Amino acid sequence: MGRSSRCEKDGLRRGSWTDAEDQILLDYVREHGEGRWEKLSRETGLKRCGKSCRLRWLNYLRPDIKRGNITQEEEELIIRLHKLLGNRWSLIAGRLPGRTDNEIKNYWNSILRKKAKENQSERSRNERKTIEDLATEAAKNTEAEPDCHDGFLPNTSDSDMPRNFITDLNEGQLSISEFLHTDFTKLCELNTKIVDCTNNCRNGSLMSTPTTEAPLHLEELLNDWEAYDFYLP
DNA sequence: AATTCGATCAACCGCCGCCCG
DNA sequence: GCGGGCGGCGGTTGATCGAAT
Repeated sequence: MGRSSRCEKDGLRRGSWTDAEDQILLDYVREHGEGRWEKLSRETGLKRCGKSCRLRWLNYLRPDIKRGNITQEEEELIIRLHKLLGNRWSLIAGRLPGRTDNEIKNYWNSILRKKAKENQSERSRNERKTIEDLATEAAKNTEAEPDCHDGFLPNTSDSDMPRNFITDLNEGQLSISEFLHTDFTKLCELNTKIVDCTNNCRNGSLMSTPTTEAPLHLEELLNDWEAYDFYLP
């Protein structure tokens, strides 16, 4: 790694951690707890910058950490959460006990991104086929008017393809920040109101006047993720 | 057996926000 | 209100390892 850094300038070590360094870090955290990484670095004599200590602890030494063997269930959850949250790895990791943001980020970049791409092209093929089928159908039925309110997309019915998103603009609904901090492992305990803003949120902006409101079970939501499009600011 | 190549993952970087003096 | 220090985050790099040639 050819880049120079503040740590390097201060004469601190970089690169792989040794067993002895790990032990020093472990001992200190056991005694003093997590946090205050710069102080840890100074007091233990570890020639590592605070950030490096924090990273080593969080991604490797933490006792509750799971390493490797990401299960099918975890993988599906990562995909769904990524669809909702984007590259907010720490939030995604927060939903997967024992997994770190770094591990999930690496897993996504090396494995899931490819899968997602493949799925995307598969979906594109299917969508293209559907459009062609619809066009053929429309050509057959010259009486039928195309149902395009704004000339942008066909207006599908709510039951066919609800376009929902979560808003915190209305009292009593789950806020985005609350939702992001929800414990997804306990979904069955939660109910929230999903605001249906059919056809009004294509540009990704929040709506203050939802067209309808319907309580929706979060578990149902995540299990049937493909049915929903979420737009977050 | 030697070399190349791609996948994986630990570690680093810069940026940003928060806190405190 | 301001500035510095610190911690957290996402993006990126580079070492390593195994499979393919």
